[in-house]
Amino acid sequence: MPNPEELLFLRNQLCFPLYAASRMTTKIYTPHLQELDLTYPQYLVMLVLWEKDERSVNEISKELHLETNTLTPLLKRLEAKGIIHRERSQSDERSVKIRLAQKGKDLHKPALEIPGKIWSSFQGSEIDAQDLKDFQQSLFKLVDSLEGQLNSMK
Amino acid sequence: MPNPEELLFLRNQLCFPLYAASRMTTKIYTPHLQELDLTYPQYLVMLVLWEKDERSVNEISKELHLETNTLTPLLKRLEAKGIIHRERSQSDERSVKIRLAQKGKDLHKPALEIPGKIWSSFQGSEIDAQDLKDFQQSLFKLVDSLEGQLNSMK
DNA sequence: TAAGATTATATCGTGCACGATGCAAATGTA
DNA sequence: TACATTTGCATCGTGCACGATATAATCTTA
Repeated sequence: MPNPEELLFLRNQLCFPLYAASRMTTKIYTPHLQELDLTYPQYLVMLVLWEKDERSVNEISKELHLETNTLTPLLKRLEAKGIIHRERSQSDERSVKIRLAQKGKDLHKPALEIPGKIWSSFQGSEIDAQDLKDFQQSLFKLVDSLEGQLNSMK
Repeated sequence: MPNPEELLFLRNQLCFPLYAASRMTTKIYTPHLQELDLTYPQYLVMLVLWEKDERSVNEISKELHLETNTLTPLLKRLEAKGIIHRERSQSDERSVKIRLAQKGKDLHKPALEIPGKIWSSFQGSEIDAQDLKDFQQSLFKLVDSLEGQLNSMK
């Protein structure tokens, strides 16, 4: 534990490098995503749909931990680009089903190239494959823990 | 390495849990920061100023990896709340010096309580102190690596 | 089955975050 | 000293992200 007077120093925070790394990662993805005409959050939605098509807004919200008031306009922009379809469910009129349009399905193939491109940009840095794998495990554990904390807050 | 068809699955991404954890962490901080009338990015700026007062916009930008076009309106809001002062440097008229106002200095004491509050919310989760310490080290290493990649991009 | 609670989505307002651009002060160079 | 370049900050437009709130559909239950 740091000294009391160093408690609030930037280098002793966990939240700050998390925040910075997240923004910096988005920046690294951006040029690759621009070739697909996707923003980073839009890309995450596409990952969810490529994995399993035909989802409700609610399902996507739970999977990505994004509120529906964030997703609704984002999904409308994807619809405007002709990448997805949005239609009210017949069985439950409250629910809106999201479906990949052909253009959205076509984006899957070029998207498969992205992980490799990101990966290669780590070559030459001090971080190796095993580091990243362990780190990813820790991150998913952290997300689970944070989800528990957030659920117990409301 | 995952199968080619699983390459884009959410659980095989590094960027997604980073992104999710960052947003969730902000959410966990928010109620504590509301007591100080600060947003999360405003809190980061305050951390920087509490550590060392009297900084130019440029210095804060470098420290937090935030662009000046993000900081300028944020700093104006902090100024409007009477938490900081903004004034052009006499020696270099292009530079704007940021200085803590008394109200900003007064916020340091209650802010010292925040790390403990965040810490205690991790009690009961599967993550222990050493895990978090190691994880923090990895995060700072990642930030360094990402900074290198971003610098070599422009 | 009608009233009340819950659920799924949407709207609105605020605050980032960033690229593109502008501008004035400072610096470099012939 | 003239002039181009760089630097530090600011403005503008777009797209999240979220809390508060609204609305309509569905479910519960007296």
